[in-house]
This record gives sequence, C-alpha cells and structure tokens, in this order.
Amino acid sequence: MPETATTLKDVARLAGVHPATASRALNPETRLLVSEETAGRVLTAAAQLGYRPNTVARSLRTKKSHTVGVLIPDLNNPLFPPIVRGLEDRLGSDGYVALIGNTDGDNERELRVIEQMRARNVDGFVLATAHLRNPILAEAAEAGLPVVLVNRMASDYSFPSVTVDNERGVKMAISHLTSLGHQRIGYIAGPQDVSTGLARYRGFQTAMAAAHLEIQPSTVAFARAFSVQEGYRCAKQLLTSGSDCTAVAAGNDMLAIGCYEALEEARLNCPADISVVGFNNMPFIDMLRPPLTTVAFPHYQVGTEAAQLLIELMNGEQGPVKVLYLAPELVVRGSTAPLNSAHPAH
Amino acid sequence: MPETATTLKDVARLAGVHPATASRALNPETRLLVSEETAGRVLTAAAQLGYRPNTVARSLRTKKSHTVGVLIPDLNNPLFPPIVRGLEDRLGSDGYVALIGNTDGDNERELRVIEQMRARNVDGFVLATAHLRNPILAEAAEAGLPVVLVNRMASDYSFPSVTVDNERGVKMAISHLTSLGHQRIGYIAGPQDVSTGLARYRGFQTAMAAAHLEIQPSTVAFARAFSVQEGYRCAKQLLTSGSDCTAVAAGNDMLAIGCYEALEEARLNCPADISVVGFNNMPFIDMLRPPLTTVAFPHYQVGTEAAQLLIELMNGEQGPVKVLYLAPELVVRGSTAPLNSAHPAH
DNA sequence: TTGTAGGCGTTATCAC
DNA sequence: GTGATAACGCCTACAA
Repeated sequence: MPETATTLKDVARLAGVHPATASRALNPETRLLVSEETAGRVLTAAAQLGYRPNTVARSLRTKKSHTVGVLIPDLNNPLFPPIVRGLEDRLGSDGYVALIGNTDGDNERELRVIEQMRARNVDGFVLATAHLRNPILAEAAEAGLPVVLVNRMASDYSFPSVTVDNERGVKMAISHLTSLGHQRIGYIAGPQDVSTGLARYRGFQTAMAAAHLEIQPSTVAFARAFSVQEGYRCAKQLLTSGSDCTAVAAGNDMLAIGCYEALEEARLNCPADISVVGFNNMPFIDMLRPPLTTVAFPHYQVGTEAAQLLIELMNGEQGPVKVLYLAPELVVRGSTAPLNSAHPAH
Repeated sequence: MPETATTLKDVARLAGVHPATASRALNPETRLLVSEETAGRVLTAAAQLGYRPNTVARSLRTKKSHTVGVLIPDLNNPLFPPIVRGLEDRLGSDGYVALIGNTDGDNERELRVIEQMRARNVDGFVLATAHLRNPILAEAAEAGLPVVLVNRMASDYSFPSVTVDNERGVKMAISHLTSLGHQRIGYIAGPQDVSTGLARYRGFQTAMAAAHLEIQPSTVAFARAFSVQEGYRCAKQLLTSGSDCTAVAAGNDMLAIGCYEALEEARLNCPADISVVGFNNMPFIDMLRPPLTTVAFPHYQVGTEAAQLLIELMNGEQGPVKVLYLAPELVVRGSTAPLNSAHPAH
C-alpha cells in the first residue's frame, strides 16, 4: 500500500496551523514572518511526518524549476565528464539539478533537445556546443533565459563563458617544441567553425610568427571534427605531403591519438622521429605509449566556475558579462623529444 | 519583453474551443474523442502559436514526471558514459529524461541524491551502484517505484537487472590464459560487497578448478575499490608475495591499469614476463601499451536494455521479474602471450 | 462530440 | 503573526 505522500496540508493539520503558515515556516526565506514558536511546531511536525516538499507543485507556482539544461556534444568524449561533474556539484549545492543533453554535433538534434528542456521549464542553459554563429543562443537570450558558454565561446562578448586560454596554450606548446630545436612544425587544426578550433589555430600562427618560422601550406591539415579518425587522416596527409615535419601539434588530444595511429602505420617512432603535442590533457591520456605531452587545464573547475556564473545570472544579479579564462599549463611527457639529426623523418 | 509563454487557453481561444477540448485534441491518447475537424483546428492553432505543453503543470496533475533518476558511482569512470548514453537515448525516445546522480560510492551521498530525486517525483530509478545489501532498494520498492539494476545485481531475483554474465566472462579470460600455457595465475579481485566483484571472483575460482589448477592464498589480492591505485597496490602485493605468477587476471580494467604500473615499476615486461587480462573493455583501453586483452560487453546496449525494462515497469506492465544477462566476449590484444620459459618471472 | 468544474500542492496577496 | 483565498497550467470525471 503506497502511503500517499504527506503534503503540506498534513503538516499544517498536525501542527495546528493553516497551510499557508506551514509554508512560510518551512521556507527559510519567509520563516521570519512567523513566530518562532509556531515555526518550531511546524518544523517538528514536518520532520515527524517525513514531509518532503513537492517540487513540481512549487515549480508550477513559482515558475522556477531549479533545473538547468546542459548541452554537450557527447558524454563519451572523456573531456566532458569532469566538466559535467563540476557543473553538477556546484549546481547541486544550490539546489539545482542538471539535465544532460547530447547533441552529437548535430544542429537538428540540438534544437530538439533544447525544445525538450524548455518544455521542462529549465531556468538556464550551459552550452558546451556553441558554434561560432548559433541561432539558438539568440533565441534563448531573447526569451530571457540565462546562458553560459563552456569550453567554447561566442565570437563577441555577448555571452558569459568559461574557457581555457586557447591561444596561450598553443603558444606554450609551440615554444616547447622550438626550445627542443624543432623548426618544421606541422599542425592539425580542429574545425574552424568552433572557437576552440579557430583560437588554437590562431595561436599556432602567432606562435610560429613569434619564432620567426614560416608556415607552409603543406604543414597544416584541417580536421572536420575533433575525432581520432580525423586526426589519423590529417596526420597521414601531413606525412605524405612531403612536408618533412619533425614535430606535430594537434588541435586536441583526440586528434593527437589519431596522429599516433598514423605514425605507427608509417613505422615512425614517436618521439624519436616525430614529436607530438596535444591539447586538453584528457583523463587517461597519460596512459598512452608514449604518454602524450599536452596542454592541460582544470576541467572540473571549468564546470564549477560555469555553474557559479549561471547561478549568479539565475539569481538575477546584474552587471557586465563575465568572460572567464582559465590558465593553461603545459604537461611535458614522453611524446616530445629534442630534434635528433640522427633520425631524419626520411 | 519575454512574451509570456503560450498556454492551452490561448490555443483554445484561437481555435474557438474550450480548453478541455484543446487538451483532448492535443493529447494523442484522447484525440479520437474529438471530431477530426476541430482536432485539426486545434493542432494548427497550437503550431501557429508555437504552443509547448507545460510539463510541470501536467506532472502535478498526472503524478508522472516523465523523469527517471540514474545513480552511478562516478561519471568519470569511462565505463559509465556509454551506459548513460544508452539509457538517455532509449528513455528519450519515450519522452523521459534522466537525472544523473553521482554517489562516489558513498552511501550517505547516495541517500541524499535519492531524496533529491524523489522530491522531484521521478517515475523510476536506474541504479548502477547497488551494493549487495542495500536498504535503499527496499525503500524505493516499498514506495512502489520501479527500479532497474544495471551492471550490478541484487543477491536474489527481487529486482530486474541488466548485467554482463560476469562468471562466464572470467572463465573465458582464464581459459585464454591456460590455453597459452599459463598455470600460475594470479587474481586481483574487486570489492566483495558488490556483485561484480563477487561474481567475477567466483568465476575465477570455478575456472581454475575446471582447469585443475590450485589457487594459492598468495596469488589472490583483494582490492578495496575498482581503482587504478588499488590495482597498483594489489599487483605489487602479488609480485612481492613470492607467488611467481606468470599471468594476472584483474577484476576490471582499472585494476589492470594499476597492474601495468606495478609491472613497469618492477621492470617486468608485459606480456613477455607476465600476461595481464582485464574486464570491461573500457573505451580507450586499446590505446594502452600494450593494448589490454580484456573481456568486453556492449555497454551502450546495457543502457538501452535497462531503459527498456524500466519503461515497461513504468507503464505498469505486469509479469515476472526480468534478469537480463548479456554475453561477454574476449578481446585478445597485446597484453597476453604464450608462457615463455626463456623469461621466468625471476 | 463538447463544455463544466474541480483539484493536483504550493505560494503570493490579501485581509484580519 | 496568521488565516483565507486564489491562482499557477493542465487533466478528467461528469454532465450536457
């Protein structure tokens, strides 16, 4: 016999007060409106009955669902779980829960998911999927829904965001390579319609210029997605284009993994023949052989900071749009080595 | 000006009917109660206004939130993202959304999360965190809430579950090792208070017995958690106990990774000196060096099947409790090799 | 086939 | 300080 859940009315009856009074006593915000004595009586009554407020009813009345939508490309990408945990943990401590939506990079799917979430009255959005021009952003903002971007950012300052400083990260990677003596440095660029792909490529260009190194067209390959498969394809392209690279920087770790595969297939040794650096420092990336040298940033903290920003917005706090950069850090592991003239690429 | 969301009343007014009629027309279940012509009018009116039913109000009325709670130990464990995606995809196609809760294996945290979720009127639970005796299960079931177990199972048939056939999986791993000539086979057992740890250890015991091999106490180590760190500790214990193993089977891939680290530290080569097999075939585990031989099962499908079971329960379908086993499959990679007398463990 | 009315559990706005 | 009342948006007997 599923005992029908105890409601506010039950609590009120047991405490001998009106439901409205019980409501006031139970809500920390309004408790001061009620006498300390009755408040106590209500609280004990609630505890005694094991009262649990019905969030659905509350939402209907208050128009706040205490739910936020989180859109990511794919939970299977190891970059996202720590970010999501950061989000959930920070949001949870303020009584919010997250609805996770995977878009698989598909715009149509993304629209469906957003519809779903808006139907559930989410109080805000965290988007890790932002393309540089995204109609959804405009629409959500128009509807007055707080939006925070994560990992990627919009092209202007129109949305708050939390990202790593991508340009600086790539510069650190390139400096590392040049300090090892590398000059013919190839680059596997990520998709240029997302800010990470674009900013990192820009970082590569400025870093090479700063080192007085020229970029040959044959030493840059553009991936159509941040995937192992595309990394493999691009690396193969670099290897067969006669570019003679002694080092390759990849737009992210997935692309770097694909690069590993291409090197193995070509019977080239990393790092003896070619050095490789990635970006992101994905979980478990240090278990690869060789362990990947890459640009790290605090994934979990990206999540918590983004949640913090979103909470501020949902609380109606006014002020300028905040764009938060977290500092990257180069993690040197086994995939980069000094230029070795005994082992030319050919 | 955030145009106040369009409601059923607006649609009804535009269609020139009573809200109740509009409701019936909009709900596929009750559409046949209304004349085709009016239904059409309502539908176009709804489309025209961009009407989106308010799920909160609906939930309050129907007591169904179309939300399910999913409890996992930690999203950062790569085993879970594919399972969660399977759950979300299957649930989503029936209009459900998942609330993800990370418990970190902490019972108290788990209780808090469950409370949170019940306050949100979840229609059911998927638990990947089930300990062998779990008061929460009893409570949820008592409250009439459907519960499906995933990856781990309860000790009896009291709950539907979807798991890999753990015993069979371990047997396949051990057979593989013995067929390579290994006889002194060590085992790193997972925690014995969860069904995966227990069932796999049992599988090890029966497999060894079937091969007429004895298990020395010194060849089994018990991990306190399915973690890299515990795998490292246990492997070191096996290596220093004078057990002389030529192969080690690990309770899961994380433990196997820890094993790799211990071997490296001891300057032992895998697989030349010692073969290692894991369990789970985690994503990216094939990128390790050497690529890990392990027992695979279809993670995504575990999620979809569990969702299917839960949906049946939430639809009130009666019948016997279903306990679903998915077949394991041995994936032979580079971490296992024939027993090589030229390379004794010492 | 359609309209009426009441209520799901909570909170905001009045009065007292 | 507390009680009464209405309303959030939707669904569903019941009546017409």
